[in-house]
Amino acid sequence: MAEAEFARPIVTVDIVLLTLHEGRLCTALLPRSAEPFAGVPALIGGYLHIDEDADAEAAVRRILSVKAGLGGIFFEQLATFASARRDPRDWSVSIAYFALVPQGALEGGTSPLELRPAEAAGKLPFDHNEILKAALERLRGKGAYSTIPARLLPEIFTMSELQAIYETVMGERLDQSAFRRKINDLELLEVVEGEKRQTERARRPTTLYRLKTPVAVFDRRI
Amino acid sequence: MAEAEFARPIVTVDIVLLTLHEGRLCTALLPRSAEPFAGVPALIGGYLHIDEDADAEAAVRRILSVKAGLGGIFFEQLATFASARRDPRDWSVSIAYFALVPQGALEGGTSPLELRPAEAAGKLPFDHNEILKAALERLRGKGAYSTIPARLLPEIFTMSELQAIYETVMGERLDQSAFRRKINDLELLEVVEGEKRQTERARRPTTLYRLKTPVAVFDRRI
DNA sequence: AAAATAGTGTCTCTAAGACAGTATCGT
DNA sequence: ACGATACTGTCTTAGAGACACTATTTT
Repeated sequence: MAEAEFARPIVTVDIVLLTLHEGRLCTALLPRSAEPFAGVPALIGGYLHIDEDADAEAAVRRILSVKAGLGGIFFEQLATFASARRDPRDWSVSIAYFALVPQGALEGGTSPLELRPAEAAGKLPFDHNEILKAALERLRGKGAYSTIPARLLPEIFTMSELQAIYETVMGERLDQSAFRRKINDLELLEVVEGEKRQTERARRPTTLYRLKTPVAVFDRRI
Repeated sequence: MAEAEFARPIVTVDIVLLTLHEGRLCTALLPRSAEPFAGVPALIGGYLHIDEDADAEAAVRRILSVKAGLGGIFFEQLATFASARRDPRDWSVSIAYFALVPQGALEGGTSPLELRPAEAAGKLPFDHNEILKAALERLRGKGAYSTIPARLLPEIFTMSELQAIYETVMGERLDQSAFRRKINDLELLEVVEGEKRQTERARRPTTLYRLKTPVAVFDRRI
């Protein structure tokens, strides 16, 4: 071929794992197992294994499974960060993903994951602060036009819980009446038989819902 | 380090260059200079040069300049296509970009670029059809909420030209009155002194406009 | 005056926001 | 009955679509 083979950069996959913890949107970080920045909490990531991973999504699944013990999680490609400066080892490409796990799914067990408020995650190694920022922007931006935020809830949820999730993600209060109207108009949910009673205080039982499709994107703004 | 060095994949950059030609949205293709698929028209792309490119955007600028003779063009990262199967040579990562060039900017000269209707570009090598499809979806999706389609026009344009561009991009007719109202409400444009007279037939002269900012994203739908 | 495109006014309808009101439970 | 949350109804307003109308030029 006319064009010779060129030196290849490092290629990794990094995952911004977001969840809800104590009512706040949080990122899961993992202490790095190797240099550089060994021991420092960072985004969940790892090398692409070209002999093992069929594609980048397979690498994401492998890394989530091996490093965080997680499976069956919603994730989506975010963007790719590629430059000579982002990694002290070499020219480096990070294919970044963002993933959402239901509230409480990370609690219990002896997971090495550390949860930090997404807005105040502190200084992270590499360009991970920038990647985190991009993930939050994506969630905010796409959140208003899709059911992606619902992926932060368990499969079955109440309308109030759904509203609370959107409020947390968007960072603004929403009117209850308008919210329900929109959700109903868009026909995103189906009713689950059975009722939920809040445990905390006495009150009226609530209808339970489930998403009709894993993720729906629409034209109207929530 | 605990994690050994891993074999690295090929990393390339591919650019979906879109422009308007004879009233249709077209992609610019370039015959491949090397195997595989030597001579076959494909997306404009090339290896990342880690000794030369500071980051992926620098690679895009270099490739657009060297292979297509273009500079100062609008482009934006699209997505990354990474798998073991997409390139017969090896496990391969393509960081894909989409770029818009003003109508007519490619005409004249002896450019090796071939323009094909974006909707009917024919069979392309690798997964380039899939990349092209993603670029069109992005342009359609983001187009309705941003001034990105205006990047298919020269710097100075008329309201009618702008409307025609949005109509072509979105693939639907827009009401003239509503269009002007929205564009004015959003305060995206500034008036350029001087008038344009259509050359073709006698008619009223037109106000000329220019974008206030290179790209504006808004909340309303055009 | 006619042709042609530029640009405006207005009516209707849908959806959003605000907010008050009603419903159904436990205690 | 009261507290608490679930859920509904209605008023007002902003923006979208449809469409008719006016404006300014060359021929």
